[in-house]
Amino acid sequence: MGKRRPGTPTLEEVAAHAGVGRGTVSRVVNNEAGVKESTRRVVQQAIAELGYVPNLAARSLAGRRADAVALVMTEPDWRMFAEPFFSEIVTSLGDALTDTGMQLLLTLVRSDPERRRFLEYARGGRVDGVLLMSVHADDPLPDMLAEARLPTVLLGRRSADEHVSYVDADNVGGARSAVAHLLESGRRTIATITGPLDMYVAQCRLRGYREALAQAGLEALPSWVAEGDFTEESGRRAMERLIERHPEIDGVLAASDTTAAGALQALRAAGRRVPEDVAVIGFDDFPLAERTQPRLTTVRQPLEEIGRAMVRLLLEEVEESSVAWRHVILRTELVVRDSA
Amino acid sequence: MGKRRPGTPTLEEVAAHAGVGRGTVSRVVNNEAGVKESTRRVVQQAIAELGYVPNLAARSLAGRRADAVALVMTEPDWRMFAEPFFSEIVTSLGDALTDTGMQLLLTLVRSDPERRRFLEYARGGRVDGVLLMSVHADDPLPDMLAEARLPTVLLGRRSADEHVSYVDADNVGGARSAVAHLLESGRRTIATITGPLDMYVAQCRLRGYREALAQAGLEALPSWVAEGDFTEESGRRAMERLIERHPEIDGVLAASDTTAAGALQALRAAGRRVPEDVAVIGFDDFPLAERTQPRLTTVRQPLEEIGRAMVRLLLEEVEESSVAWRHVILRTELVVRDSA
DNA sequence: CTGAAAGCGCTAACAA
DNA sequence: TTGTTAGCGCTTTCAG
Repeated sequence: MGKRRPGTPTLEEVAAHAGVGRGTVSRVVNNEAGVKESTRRVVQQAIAELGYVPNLAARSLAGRRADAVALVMTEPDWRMFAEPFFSEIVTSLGDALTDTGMQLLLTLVRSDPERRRFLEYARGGRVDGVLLMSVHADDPLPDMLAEARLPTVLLGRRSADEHVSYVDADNVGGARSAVAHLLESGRRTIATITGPLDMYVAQCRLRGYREALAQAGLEALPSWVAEGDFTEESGRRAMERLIERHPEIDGVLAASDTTAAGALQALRAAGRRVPEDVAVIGFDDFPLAERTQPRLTTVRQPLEEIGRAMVRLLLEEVEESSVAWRHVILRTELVVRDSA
Repeated sequence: MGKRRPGTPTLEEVAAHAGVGRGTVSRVVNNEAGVKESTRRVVQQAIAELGYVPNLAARSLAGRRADAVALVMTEPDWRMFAEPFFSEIVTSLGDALTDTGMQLLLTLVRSDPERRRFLEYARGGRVDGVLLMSVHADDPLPDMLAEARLPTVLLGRRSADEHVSYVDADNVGGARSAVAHLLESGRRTIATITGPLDMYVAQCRLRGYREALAQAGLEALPSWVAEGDFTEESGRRAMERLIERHPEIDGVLAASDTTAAGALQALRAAGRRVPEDVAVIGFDDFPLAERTQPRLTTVRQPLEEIGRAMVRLLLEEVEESSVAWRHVILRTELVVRDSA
C-alpha cells in the first residue's frame, strides 16, 4: 500500500517546514556533528511542532541497524520463567542495554512453528543480535543463528568446546571452593546433589566437587553423588536418598539454592540440625537467597556482570560484524553465612 | 551505509535466478493466488537454492504491517514477573498469536528512558499493536499510545470509564459470589486482603466484597480490610495484621491465590485450622492452584480466554485501523474445593 | 556546513 | 498470469 499512518510526518516534511534539506534533518535527528547550532535549533523546532517520529523501518532499510536485540526463551527456559534467576537476568540485561539505545525484546520459542517464525524475524533483520538463555545441548537454535551469521551470545555453554560466543560462570572453581570451605571446617563426608547431568553446567560443578575432594586426598564415592534437576522437589528426594545411604554425611554441595532448600527440608525432616550437624552450600543464582535462607552459605554468581558481559560481547559482534567467537567466564564468590 | 549482510540475496536476485519478474517472486513469497503452479515451483526452487529470506524492514516500509505485537510490562508488573499469573498470560497470548504469523515481543518499561525508547520503537512502526498488562491508574503509557494512534489493548482497565480498549474479568461479580459462598457456609467475620488499591481491579474486588456483605445485612468494618500487593509476602503480613485486630475472623477473601497462600501460612502459624476455623478464598489467577492448594476454593479467571480476547481485539483494531474502543468482560467462576 | 541525489529491498498498482 | 514501475522514508556519499 504505502499508506502512511495519518498524522505521521516524514523527514521530508520536517525539512520543508524548517526550510532545510533532508540530509540536514537526518543529521540533527541522529545527533551527528557538523551542523551549525542555529540550524540545529530550527530543525528541532520543526520536529517538535510537527511531532515527527522517525520511521524505523525506513531507517533499518537505509542500512543502519535494527537497534534491537532479542532474548530468546526456549521451552525448557520457559518452565523456569517463574524462577527469580530468570527475572534477575532479564533485569540485568535491561540495565546493561539502557544506555545503548537498543530495545530488548523477549521472545518465546516453545514450538517448531515459533522457532521458524523467530528465525524469519531475526534473519529478516529486525534484530541486530540474539541472546540465548540456558541452552540445552540439543538445542538447534544457536547453530541456526550462527549459520544465518547473526551475532549470538549464549548464557552458559553447551559443551567444553562451545563454538558460539558465550558468557559463563566459573562453575568448576565455584564448586571447588565451596567444597574446600566444607573441608576446612572439618567436614569429611561431603555429598553433592547435581543438576541434570546432560547439562554442561551440572557437569562442571560436579567436576569441581571431585577436584576439591581429590586435592584433600579424599575419594568421592559414587554413592555420594545424587542427580537432581535444579528443582526443590528433586533436592528433597536426592537428600533423602543420600541420608539413607550415608547417615554420616556432614556436608552437602547443592546444584542451586532451590535444590539446597529442598535438601534442607529433607535434613530437618530427618532430625539433622543445619548447619551444626550438616552444612549445606548451594549455588546462589540470585541475591535473594540472603533473605530466604539467611544462614546458608552459597556460591554466588554475579548475575549483573553476566548481563553486562553478554551485552558487551553481543555489541562487539554487532559492531564488527565479526566472525570471531568470544567468551567470558566470570568468577564466582563464596558467601559464607553460617558459622558452623 | 546500505551494506547488505553478505550472503543475503534479495528478491531481485531470486527473480533473476528464476528467470521471472520481481512481482512474481513477491507473490510466491506471500503465498498469493494467481501464480501458475509451475512458475511457483520454479520460484520456490530458486528461493531454496539461494537461501532467500525476505528483508522485513523493506517489507514494512513498502507498506505492509510489522507482523509483530508488543506486550509491555511496566515497572509494577515487573515485580510480579515471577508470579504464575504472568507466565500463564504470556503463554495464552503466545498461543493465541500462534497462527496469526505475528511475533510476540515482550518488552520491559521500567523507567522513563525505557518508556521513551519503547514509544519510539512502537511509533516507529516496528509493531502493529501493543498489549499492556495490569496498568496502574497513573500510567501515562496507554494515553501516549492512543495519542500515537497505535492499536492498544489493556489487560484490565484503569478506571470505570476506561477509554482504551481492554479485556477484563468480572471482578465485582467474582468477589461477590466468593463472599456469598462464605456467608452461606455460616461465616460471619469475613475479612479481605486486597490488591494495591490504586489499581482498578483491586477496587472492584473490594467493591464486590462490600456488596455481598451489605446484601447480607452485614457492614464491612474498615478494619476487616487489609491492603496487599498480590504477593505472597504481602498476604502473610496482611493476614497477621488481620488476626491481631480480629481474632474471631472466620473467612477471608484474598486478592489472588498467591496472596491467599501467604494468608494460609500466617493462619497456620497462628494455630488456625484451614478451612475448619477460617475459610480462605483467593482469586485464582492460574489453573495450578488446584495442585498447590488443593483444598482452596477460588474465583477462577479464564486466563486463556483473556489472552484470546486480547489478541482478537487487537487484531480487529489493527485490521480496521479503527478508532473505536472496544472491550470484553469475561465471567469468572467460583470453584469450590473445600467442604468446610 | 548544507543540499541534492542515489539507493536500501520490498509491495502493489498498472500494463502487457 | 506475468513483468514493469513507482514509491515507502531514511541514510549517506558527493558536490557545492
